[in-house]
Amino acid sequence: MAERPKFWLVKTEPDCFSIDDLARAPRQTTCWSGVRNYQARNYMRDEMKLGDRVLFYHSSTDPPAIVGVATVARESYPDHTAWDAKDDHYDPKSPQDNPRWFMVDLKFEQKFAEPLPLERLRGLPALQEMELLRKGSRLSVQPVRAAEFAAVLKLAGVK
DNA sequence: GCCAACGTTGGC
DNA sequence: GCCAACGTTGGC
Repeated sequence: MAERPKFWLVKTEPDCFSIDDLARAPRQTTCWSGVRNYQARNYMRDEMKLGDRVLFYHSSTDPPAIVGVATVARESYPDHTAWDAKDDHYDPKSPQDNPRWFMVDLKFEQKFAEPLPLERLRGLPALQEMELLRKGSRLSVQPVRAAEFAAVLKLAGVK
């Protein structure tokens, strides 16, 4: 039996969907739609389970930073945005009877008092192997080790 | 805006 | 199945 909960990190561009958007959403929950990368999909489809905790990261902003925590509120189901021809993430190769893309629901847990910029995370011994900090890392849904998750929360001054 | 790193596509 | 070309991501 794999240990639970597992820990994750998701990236989002705050101009598109920020942690404040999540906090304001109905039931403070959103579907994590639009992921179109197979490895990220596999994590969502196969490994993210109810109650897993998720670091919330803002990319393509100044500074890029981990800004809070969410939790998995619903396990994987088909990403319906792949079926909407008007959606930016429409994928004609994802038929309704054999969906290619999946998503989970994420629920707001907390926003850090201060964002933790990438620059502050780099060089921390506990985070030396963290996927987020690897050069060239682009994975938008990635696993986080328990010790890494704990180190990030400690740095943020929260539990 | 640049560009390195990475993923995907498609000709062969 | 190889790999060049292309598109995307995302820090800087």
